[in-house]
Amino acid sequence: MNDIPTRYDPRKTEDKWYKLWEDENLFAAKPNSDKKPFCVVIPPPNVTGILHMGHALNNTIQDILIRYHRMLGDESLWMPGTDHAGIATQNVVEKAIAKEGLKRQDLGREKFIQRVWLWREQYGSTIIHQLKKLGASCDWQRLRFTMDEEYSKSVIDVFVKLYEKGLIYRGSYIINWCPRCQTALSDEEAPHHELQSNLYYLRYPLKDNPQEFIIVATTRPETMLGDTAVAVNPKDRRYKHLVGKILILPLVKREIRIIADPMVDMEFGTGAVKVTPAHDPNDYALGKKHGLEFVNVMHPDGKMNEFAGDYQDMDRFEAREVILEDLLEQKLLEKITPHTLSAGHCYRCHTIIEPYLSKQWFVKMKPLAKPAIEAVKKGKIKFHPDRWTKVYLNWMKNIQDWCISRQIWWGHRLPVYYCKNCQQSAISKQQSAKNELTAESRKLKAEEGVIVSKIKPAKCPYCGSNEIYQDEDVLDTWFSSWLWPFATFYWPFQQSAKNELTAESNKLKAELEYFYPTSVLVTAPEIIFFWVARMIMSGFEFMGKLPFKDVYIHGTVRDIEGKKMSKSLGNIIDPLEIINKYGTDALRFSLISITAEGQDVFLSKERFEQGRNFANKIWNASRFILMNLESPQDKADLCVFFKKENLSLVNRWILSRFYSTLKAINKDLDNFKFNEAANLLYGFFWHEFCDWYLELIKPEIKTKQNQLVMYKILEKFLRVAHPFMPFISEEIWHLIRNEQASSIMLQPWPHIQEEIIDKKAEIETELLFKIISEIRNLRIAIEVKPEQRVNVSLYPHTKAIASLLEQNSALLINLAKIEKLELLKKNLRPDATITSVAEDIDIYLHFSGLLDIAAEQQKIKDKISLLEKSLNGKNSRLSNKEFMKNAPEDIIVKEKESRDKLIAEIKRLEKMQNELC
RNA sequence: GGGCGCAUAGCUCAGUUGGUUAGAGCGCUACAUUCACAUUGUAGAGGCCAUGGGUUCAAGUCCUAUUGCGCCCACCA
Repeated sequence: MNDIPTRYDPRKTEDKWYKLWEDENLFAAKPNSDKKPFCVVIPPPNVTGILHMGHALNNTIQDILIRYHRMLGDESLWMPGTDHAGIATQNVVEKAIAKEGLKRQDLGREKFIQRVWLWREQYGSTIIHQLKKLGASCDWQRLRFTMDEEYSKSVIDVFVKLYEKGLIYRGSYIINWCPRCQTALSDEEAPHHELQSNLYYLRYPLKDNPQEFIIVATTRPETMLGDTAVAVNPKDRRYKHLVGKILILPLVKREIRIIADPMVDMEFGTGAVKVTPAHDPNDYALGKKHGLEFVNVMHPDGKMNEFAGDYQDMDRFEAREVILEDLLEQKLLEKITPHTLSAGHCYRCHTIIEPYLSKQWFVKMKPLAKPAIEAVKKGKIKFHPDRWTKVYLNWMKNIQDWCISRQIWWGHRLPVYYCKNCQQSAISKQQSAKNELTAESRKLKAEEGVIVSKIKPAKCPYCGSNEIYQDEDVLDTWFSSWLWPFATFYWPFQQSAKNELTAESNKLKAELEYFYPTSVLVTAPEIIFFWVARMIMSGFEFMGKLPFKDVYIHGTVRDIEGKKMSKSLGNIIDPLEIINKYGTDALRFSLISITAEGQDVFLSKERFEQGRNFANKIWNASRFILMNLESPQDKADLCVFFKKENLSLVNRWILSRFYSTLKAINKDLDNFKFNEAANLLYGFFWHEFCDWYLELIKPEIKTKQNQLVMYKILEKFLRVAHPFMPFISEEIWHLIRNEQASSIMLQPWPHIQEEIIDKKAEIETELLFKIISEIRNLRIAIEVKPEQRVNVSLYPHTKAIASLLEQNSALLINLAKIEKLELLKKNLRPDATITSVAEDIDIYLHFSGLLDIAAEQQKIKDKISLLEKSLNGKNSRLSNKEFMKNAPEDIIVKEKESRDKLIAEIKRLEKMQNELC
């Protein structure tokens, strides 16, 4: 045993065991008719990702669930993978080639994409290795990537299906445009943040009378170059006489009209609003309604374009400054007032979004949302904690169409083709229709030679031309992620020419049918709209079924000041650094033990010491047991060797405590209360098993019974600890098994042995603990040295307790360091003793020398007054007629019992006090 | 503008359907190092459960208002 060091070193165990698990393929799952499936849906991390604490928390929770269910005997599948993360990955690779002085345009689309794949080959598995470091027991042979050939087929198939169903359309709308990434973004990808800005009041002169102005307020003066009207509320008396008049737009000198629309808020600004239909969603609506001109004054990169006149090629914010200066010079700037506004920001690069008029592809969401709302309303899908249900439903009810086209290169290219010939004839027909939308031109406009097809068609189906080219855009990354629960099973399956599934496809389909719907999705709140809601919608649309039954939303990992961890703030705690310093088990345990359901997690590096210390405690307790273990005990069965009634009190106690704890842990794990389960495990092992049990049995550790029980508890504890701390549990598991044992992860989860739960033994043992603690207190009071033994007399007030003490005197002698223990037959205080009380037992500690009587009396007095306070409460309750009438019977009984106990204890203390005099 | 969360020990937080004297970890104090473990043990100090009002026999827990902090959503020029 000397070869086991006193310090647990995770570095010597963790990689070793992970490799073994992987080599032996222990994480694999396949359909098994004897078992019930359990499947978690992992949020596939970005291929550009590096492990942060959010991942660590998220994946630890999932791994606990998976390992727990695997041990419960469920066929447990964790399908791992990565997400191609269109914009993020493209940005990373663009940065990389920028170091070579290259832009993606220099390389061209094909070569650039080759570079991305190359990059992915080199760096894309970083996050996978890191997940392995974390102990994630994913079925790695199933590793998927959203750009895999098979997966891409699903994505394209879905696009075509939705288009054919009329749920995908193309149109010109104001969308969120990131001038830096130069692509459209969905609403979810453009979160709003508050900005300290100004409200600028501009004077627009009337054409008829240039001395007269209408004053408009705007936060974005640079867009005035694209103004095509000024709007006022029709009820606004201030402006009634001006409606219909012509204004001269300053700087550009364009003639624009004053229009009236109820949308205008009379209270805001001056009550007159400049209308820029091509640069603002509200103005766009006004423009449509009033048939205004749409003047786009910006290039896609945020610089002003040819319609901006003198300001062409200036950046939008630079143009703002210059325009303001020019207006000021022309005395057309009335005033500037401070104003907070909230503006959309690109979720990838944080650039301020430009509302931009452009032609994009959209998914109609309302029809998709319907079943997804129903399922959650009916409780078929449950959110944990429940409050997210409301957030989800609220968003779903107000869902907007989803802009899915992105003007980047890395991603699934739209399965959309255009026929040049048809497009041209559409244009000419439109022109001939002179902007009047006839029925025919409207139809042509819809078609415009658009062909949506899984593969590139050889000829145009409308006109037979072969001049066909593919849309340049790619799909939103989330348009592939939302298919994850079933696209990872290679849905839709390959069919033969006769529309029959091939043998291979049948096998795959059987897998999907076995594992789908999956069990749990574990994710962070910010992903609800991006991914969770959309997966629910796609599940119903394409599988006809919900994708998962439970959604567990964990909190956000923050630093100790409550700030989100981010690179820019420099407050990141790197999980890998923690793993190197303290070990994976320590990281996992610490994280879990502070993650209350759905609450944010506040972290500091020191938190991980708790996990490390716990691992070390487990290590040393196991060492101790191994040192004292006579022979392997694993074959022995408790029930065969000992009947319950033949077990000693402490053994009955610890077994009972183990199963009581296990019962609570099971309940917590089933209810997503991981922190409570972890803390129960911690408290049981450290304080009950180590602090009390092992100390209690030390003197008689070699008895057959003690050998067996301590072994059994350790062995079962390790199994329960395994989902939380997979590595150390595996390591010790192999140390305590002499044979070539199989992995602990394949062991069954201990089942509750109800008959072993023994509340009476728990109460009795805890009474003994109380006596020991009281004696220890007395020893400290008279400053007895720790190693010195003392004489103690006990007076039990009942026969039952007398026999309990008699039978367990050895324990008291041992842990309270007693020389001579005497059980008094009479209720008389022996001479030269100080006293204490533990429920029905009077405790006397003999001493030689002088006693500080005053101090003793004070101590007793304090105790009495504490007890009296609580007694008063009880008396007033019990004398309250309303309480007696309304409180349930068991509460009243309990109250009475504890009142009687208090009275007895106080009496005894008072007697002692008198005897002291 | 709408919605959500949080406020309990010096710090970070637990606290199930209301029911004995409100818990843990860290930190702090005292003592202990031939002892499986000082990454330890024993003992201890430390709480008007944010504030006001209400419901109830009984409130940290339920309702309501207020204050402070944090977050989410929204077409507030």
